[in-house]
Amino acid sequence: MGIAERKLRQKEELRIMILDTAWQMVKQEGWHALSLRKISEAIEYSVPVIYDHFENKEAILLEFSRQGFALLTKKLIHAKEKEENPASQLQAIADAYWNFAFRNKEYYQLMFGLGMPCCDLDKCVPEKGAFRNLVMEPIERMIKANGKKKANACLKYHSFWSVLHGLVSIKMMGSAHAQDTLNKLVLEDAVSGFIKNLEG
Amino acid sequence: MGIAERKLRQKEELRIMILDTAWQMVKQEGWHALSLRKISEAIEYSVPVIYDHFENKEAILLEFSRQGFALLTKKLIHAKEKEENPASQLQAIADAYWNFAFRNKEYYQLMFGLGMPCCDLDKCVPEKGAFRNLVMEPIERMIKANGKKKANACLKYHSFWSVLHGLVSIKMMGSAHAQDTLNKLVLEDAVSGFIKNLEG
DNA sequence: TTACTTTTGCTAACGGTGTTAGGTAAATCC
DNA sequence: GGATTTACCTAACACCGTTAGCAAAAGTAA
Repeated sequence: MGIAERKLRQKEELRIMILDTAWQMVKQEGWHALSLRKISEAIEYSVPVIYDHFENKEAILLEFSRQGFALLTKKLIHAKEKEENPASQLQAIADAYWNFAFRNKEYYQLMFGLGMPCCDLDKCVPEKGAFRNLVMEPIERMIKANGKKKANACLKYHSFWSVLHGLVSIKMMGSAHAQDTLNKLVLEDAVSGFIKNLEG
Repeated sequence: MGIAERKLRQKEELRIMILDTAWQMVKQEGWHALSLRKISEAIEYSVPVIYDHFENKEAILLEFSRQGFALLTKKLIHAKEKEENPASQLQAIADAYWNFAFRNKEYYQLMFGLGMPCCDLDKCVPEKGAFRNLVMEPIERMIKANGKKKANACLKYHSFWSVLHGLVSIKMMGSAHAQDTLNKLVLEDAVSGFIKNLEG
């Protein structure tokens, strides 16, 4: 009885069709523009059939998030394998991570819940400048005091902020169960590392 | 002729009423739950009056984003002023930044476009584990090789990932005009700093 | 006070969204 | 061939942001 199998195959095909269509939309117009009605039109089925394949809209986005993590992992493994000693491996992983993010912006945004009503931060929120000055001033003082001519304050400012924002936003996503004590330690460790690097 | 002034005052009052109501909603149910219709009901005015005070819904969120930056800046200035030498200042700023973020989650999410359809990353996406193992392995090797007993691999993993994510997401928000060359440099600088810190 | 003008705020609609209930017609099974 | 399951659709519900157009109130000037 190949009927059941054929049906399963057809169902799987439709599922893939939904995902392909949805992915095209996300790539072209961003994830907020994704709509079940537009998908249903593109696949030439009515809206409720989508619910036979995905519990809801979020489940479709989640599927992409999963795909994104799978792809990222693949890339990182590949990058790591090319190197032998751990320091180079970390460097390679970092590089691959960066490349993945900007070659697959849609994935990355989906994976980490980026992208919002707020447009460019720079243009809309002048207060950002005050923050920048605030952080840059002590950095510049340290650079001067330690006579590190080649150290770029602007660069260090970005680095400093990134560490902070990265820590915060990763903890915020991970939400509840992440141990509080650990996270404060991570902050201290990262910041003291940054400072040491700026001094020595 | 105090009439014009009274009207201005009343208009300002209504504006504040809108913001207060909206903020309450954001705090209670998150920024996605904010709706003009619910605001209008709460302030006991019809929906279109909101448009006399804000260009659209986004403008309301943007206002909060601005408030958030103002508050953050205030906190950081305060933290910085308490310290004298620049290293301590940076430490204090980092600490205040962290505290601000978690004492004002709603602000922070609004300011940096966090929060999305995706629920907990941990539960939904098992691929995260693979990533973790991947990064942690070379870190552990380095810790062993350098005989740094007190270095915590788990902690360092968090730190490493945070640096990466922070750099990426800040660059992604700032979008277009950020110089590419600078950003790659920031990555290199931050990662090499991390590695140096792990070695020495 | 009356007549005119501006402001204010409303109703109602437009075009969207995700989600679900309920029915019909086709496909499958006995 | 008749019964039953499955596939699929229509239509609705309950929302959403946004805008046009109108009525009533408030202010202005004679």
